[in-house]
Amino acid sequence: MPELPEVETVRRGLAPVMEGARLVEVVARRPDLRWPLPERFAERLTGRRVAGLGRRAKYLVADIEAANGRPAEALVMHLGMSGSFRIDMPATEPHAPGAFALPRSKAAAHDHVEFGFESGARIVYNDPRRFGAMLLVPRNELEEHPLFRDLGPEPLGNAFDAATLAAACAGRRSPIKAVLLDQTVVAGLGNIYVCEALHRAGIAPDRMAASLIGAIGQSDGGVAPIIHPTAPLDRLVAIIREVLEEAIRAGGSTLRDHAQVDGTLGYFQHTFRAYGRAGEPCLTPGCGGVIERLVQSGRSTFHCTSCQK
DNA sequence: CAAAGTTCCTGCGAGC
DNA sequence: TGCTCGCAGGAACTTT
Repeated sequence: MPELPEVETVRRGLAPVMEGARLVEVVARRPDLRWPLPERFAERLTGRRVAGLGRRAKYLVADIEAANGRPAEALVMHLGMSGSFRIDMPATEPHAPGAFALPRSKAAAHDHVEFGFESGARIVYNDPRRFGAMLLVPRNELEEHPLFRDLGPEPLGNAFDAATLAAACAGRRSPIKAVLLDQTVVAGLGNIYVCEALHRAGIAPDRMAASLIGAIGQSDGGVAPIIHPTAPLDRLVAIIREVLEEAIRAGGSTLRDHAQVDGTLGYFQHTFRAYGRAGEPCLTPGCGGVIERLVQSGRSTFHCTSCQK
């Protein structure tokens, strides 16, 4: 489930439970996900308060308040391919202060980590394939952490624009799809939304990225670039934003058995025009083509050869 | 069989 | 010609 819109949807679902809440029990049912869990993971979190829950690229970042002189830490969480969170609310009244006999939720298969809060709410991380990860990083070192250091701009932020994308495409020998999937170019896109954005933009996924730069704008004597509003990369940037915003509004995409934190389904997958639609008619008005599947760098690409050039 | 993600390794091409 | 260096593509991780 997890590209930027799904992670953002999860963040919005978890935030009301986590923000300002104190952890009273942390259960790690196995020592590792993709990587080993941090040393003394449960001990370092138990008793601490979560100040806020943010997102960077496809990472959730929970701010853990300092306690007992320990430095403030960031609990970094990644959902990998199959990770999901669910919230188990207490069936009964919140227990009295000091009474820590929390009703532990019934652990389902692949429930690997569980966070219990003072309120009685419990947040459970489930991840069959275990490509997800949890890390504890000193808050002031987060930006320099290897996982964050090289991340490109947020696609919904101001730092991502046609000029930035053009710079990334320049001198590259790879197709535009590979560039958009590169998290150091723009952080948060994945296979689904790249396919969708390129389809909407009418750009072939296997087109060389560098070939899109030409029409970006001419230099006005080398002083400042003039960006044509209709230039392909300008349009692509606008469409990427549009697709991501639509998807977030729809609660993300629910593939396979995945659901949002409250168990409801995301609806964006019903809006897919390319992803997963091989053999079905292209939905671009007046196109009449058929969506085809091709493999790029070992990953499926869905596209229409009629309207994507 | 194929799967939403990322890291690591190999192999190739460019350039010195 | 030969050897680096860096990039680009593929394998690998795992379970359903």
